[in-house]
Amino acid sequence: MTNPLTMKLSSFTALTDHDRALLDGLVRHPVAMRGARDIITEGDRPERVILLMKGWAYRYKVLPDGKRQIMAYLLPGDLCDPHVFILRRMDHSIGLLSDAEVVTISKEDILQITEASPAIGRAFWWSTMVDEAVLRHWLVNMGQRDAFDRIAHLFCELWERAAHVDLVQGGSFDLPLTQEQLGDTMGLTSVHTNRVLQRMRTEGMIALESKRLTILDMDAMRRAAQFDPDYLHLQRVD
Amino acid sequence: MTNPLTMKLSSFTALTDHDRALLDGLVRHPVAMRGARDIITEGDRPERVILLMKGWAYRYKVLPDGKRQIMAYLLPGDLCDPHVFILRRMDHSIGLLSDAEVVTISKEDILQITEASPAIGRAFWWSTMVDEAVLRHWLVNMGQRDAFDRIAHLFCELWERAAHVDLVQGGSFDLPLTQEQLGDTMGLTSVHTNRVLQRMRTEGMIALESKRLTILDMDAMRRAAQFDPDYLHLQRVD
DNA sequence: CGCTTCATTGACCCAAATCAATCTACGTGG
DNA sequence: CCACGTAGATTGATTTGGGTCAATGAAGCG
Repeated sequence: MTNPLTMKLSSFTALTDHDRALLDGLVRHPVAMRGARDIITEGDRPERVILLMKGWAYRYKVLPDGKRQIMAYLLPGDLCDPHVFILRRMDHSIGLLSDAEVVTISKEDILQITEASPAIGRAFWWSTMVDEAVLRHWLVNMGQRDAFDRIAHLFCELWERAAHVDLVQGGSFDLPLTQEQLGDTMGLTSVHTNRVLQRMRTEGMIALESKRLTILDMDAMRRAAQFDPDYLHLQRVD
Repeated sequence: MTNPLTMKLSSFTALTDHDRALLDGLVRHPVAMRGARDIITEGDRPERVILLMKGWAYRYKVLPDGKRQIMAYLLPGDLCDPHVFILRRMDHSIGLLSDAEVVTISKEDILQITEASPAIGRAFWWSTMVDEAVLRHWLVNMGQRDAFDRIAHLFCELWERAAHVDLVQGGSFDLPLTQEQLGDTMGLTSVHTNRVLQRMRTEGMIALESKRLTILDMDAMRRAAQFDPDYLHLQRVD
């Protein structure tokens, strides 16, 4: 019954039992949170890092003119804001998409543990590199694919990640997003997002109802997205 | 006469003289490289990390259908591919944009030095977090701004970064990019990129000739881009 | 000097935005 | 249990930023 952070970091680099015990020691006192609300707001100077244990969260930025860009989705095991170490103040916000459970860890504890174990320090570093790789793929997605293929790519990614943390059951998973949020993720309006989803339905690629997504034709989906899951680094890479 | 890597890492976290000496020890035998060629190609499995000492490089990915997305520009002091630690094989390429000078460092040396000094390990981690922050801003740029504002934002960023490594002289700096590369950075065609540049010229915002960019009206530029340089973390954040 | 890459400009087209209704599901108060 | 209010989903009509296609200039270079 390891905690999801330890599991995630172990997948990046070999950790000793002692390392794992140290990590487990950080993850205490989970707190349940209700509904859809911000857990960190742009401008904050958090003293603790938030680890998501259950539920979905998303990272987003709102521009002065009100436009919003969603930059990441966070699943159990993800650290919401390791950036507290380098950001004077948060330059974006993080909100919950569902009921959730979180653990907070003080900056000092993180620094201390990386001091005590270079392997853990490395694992954190590598985890950040994976996040960066994901962002690079999102950038490619935004820059070079049309609306349909873009959404297909996101669906493939979320599917893989959800499956990795056992959130896919019976060929479908909860996707607690409105079409407006989906649009803000892909740089599209909600109207156009809706039309793309309609087309995916018509073409028999997906079923999506009451926030639950089924990918009916994964081949077609991956083909449209030119999807290759390697960049997610969900497998052990020893 | 510190090397640019040591300078960069020192700007993220306090390093002891001993740490600096260790880092300086890594940076030996610079190699001059000519012209515009790839230094790492998608599919490679590099054993050494490349540190850019002089010149410009760029990170890019080519899709099966030939579309290209440029994902980053690299300046002196930047590590081209710390990702070798997590990527089985490179999932993108890196090319030079100018004559350059590079130093290569073996993976083992990097691991060893982070083992020997947690502060250096942390500095590498933080450097990766800064790269990630930059990518997040690129994503916002692509998703929410129109062509004009997008290019304005890129120009602001490159200006800041070039200035930081003393590449801005007399109010202008070398920008060794073709309009096609600029377009592939912003998800635009070279034709449309050209029209945007023409407009910036007409409006007296820039002068751009023989690959040298002058920003004539920095206020207008920053306003269009809604530019806030904080995310680049070019100042010491102790 | 001839080649080739890059920049520029015009004419036309299309994917996605915008504007504007509806329609639907769901939570709330009475 | 029902009326109502509201957020979200849907659909149609229209506009537009940026793409596509095609030609012509300019500039760097062996």
